[in-house]
Amino acid sequence: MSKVATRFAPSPTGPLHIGGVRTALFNWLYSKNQKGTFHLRIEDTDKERSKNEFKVQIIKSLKWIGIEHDGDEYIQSTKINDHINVANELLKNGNAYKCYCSNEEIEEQKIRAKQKKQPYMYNRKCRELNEKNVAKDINSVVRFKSKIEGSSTLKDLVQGNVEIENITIEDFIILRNDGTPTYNLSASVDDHQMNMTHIIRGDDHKINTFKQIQIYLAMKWKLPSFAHIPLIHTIEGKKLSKRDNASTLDDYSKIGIMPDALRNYLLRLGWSYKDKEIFTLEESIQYFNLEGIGKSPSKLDISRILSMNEHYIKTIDEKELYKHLTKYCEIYKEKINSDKEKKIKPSLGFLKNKAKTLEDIYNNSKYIIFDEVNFNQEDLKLVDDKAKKIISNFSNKVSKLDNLSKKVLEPIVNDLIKLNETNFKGVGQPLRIALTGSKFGPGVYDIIISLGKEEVIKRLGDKILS
RNA sequence: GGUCCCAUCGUCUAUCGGUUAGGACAGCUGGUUUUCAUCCUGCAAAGGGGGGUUCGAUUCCCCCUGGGACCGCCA
Repeated sequence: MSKVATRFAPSPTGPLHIGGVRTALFNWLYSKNQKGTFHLRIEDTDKERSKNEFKVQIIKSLKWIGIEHDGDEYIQSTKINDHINVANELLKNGNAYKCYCSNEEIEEQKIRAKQKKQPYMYNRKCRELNEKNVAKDINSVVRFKSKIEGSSTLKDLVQGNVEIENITIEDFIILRNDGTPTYNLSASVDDHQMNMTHIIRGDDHKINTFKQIQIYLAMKWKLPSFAHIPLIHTIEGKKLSKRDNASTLDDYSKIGIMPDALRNYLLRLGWSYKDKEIFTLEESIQYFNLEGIGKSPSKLDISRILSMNEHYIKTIDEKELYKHLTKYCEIYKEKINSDKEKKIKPSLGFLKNKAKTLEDIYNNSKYIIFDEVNFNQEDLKLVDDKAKKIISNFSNKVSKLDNLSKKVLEPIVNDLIKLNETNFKGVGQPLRIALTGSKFGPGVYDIIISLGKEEVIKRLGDKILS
């Protein structure tokens, strides 16, 4: 048995979307589980739409989520001559033929088929054409001589045996009239040359697989195994496309989803291992298999992504979390000054409590990050004269303290509660508003300690009291 | 329209002929809590319909229904 080799073959015509990421993930996971290799092939033969920036973006996205390919990326456009050679060979051994039907002719047939509500399929007119009767100056395309009789069975590793009548597959074009190869030719030649053992791709490629298998067979190449995974649907139940919002990786990273969380979510979308929900990277490699892939399409559910992210925020090492946070803020918000690091880092323990995303942590830390308190005007109205008195009183007492801790702060607060004949809220709320600008937020003791004495006194000073 | 695929709580799924159909997310209760949360209790929630096969079907087979994918000189 040869060593397992898989590939992910995106075309760089747009940003990588989440369905593609999952396909890449499954390929990568399977190869790593089998101690094989995973390759990246850039299918950039559509010169009009392929952009280098998308190629860069795709590689970056994969890396972000933890997928790295073995070896150099395989650039399809550099292999076009190989594809053309195979087409010529196919022509020579009678498995392909030149088709001289004009574009207009084909278009007309398509329209007629539509009118009759019949499926269009090329009528194989040129299949048995005598070359000598054709004028030399007419452009031709090359079509593959697809099987007409019998049926073919695809032994799909996910879907089981899929059988179709050969007649339903048309004589597809392998070389355009400008001499360039089309997808099905290029893909099969490349997969063969790259020695791929397992082709794992979306369900939408199933018909292509039947075509590509015929090319393999005609060239007497060793057939790889195929696995077609169900597509990811939108919440409306339609195929996910690049046009859907929240479909690219960037859409998730910009709201503060961490790569491990998304990886874990994607892994469990359409795949399962018993009742296990949380998989470390190592575990996902260890447990991944093709048998665990479900047969039905699954819908993307943002609340699960969020809760998975929340789980990772709560469980990963705080140093790691801080790294993620600073990187996130640097890219999507503003850079956190290093002097703020001293205050945020030790506060992560309570900041992360109320966060589902890195963005939430950022928002929760705003009172530390910004020197100016941004007051919520509604909340500010809650600070009445009595509250101001409490604030100033509290400030005085804090100024006499050497160090801040819950132990020393608690008696002060309790005294104020008694003195003003109020409850904890009566003291805690004005303080929180004065310090953070909002009545919502972390516990007052946490806020006070995280800010430090100097900053607390500054914020409880004239500005709030006037 | 043709070809193919799919079908368990709202969502992701477990079950590989015998279960009170399990878990997770979301939802809703209650408790802890100075707010918002966290955390902990609990509740509700499912095998599309009809035929078979079988002592027994969510599970196997057929039909219907519903959903989806593909049908480019794009990849």
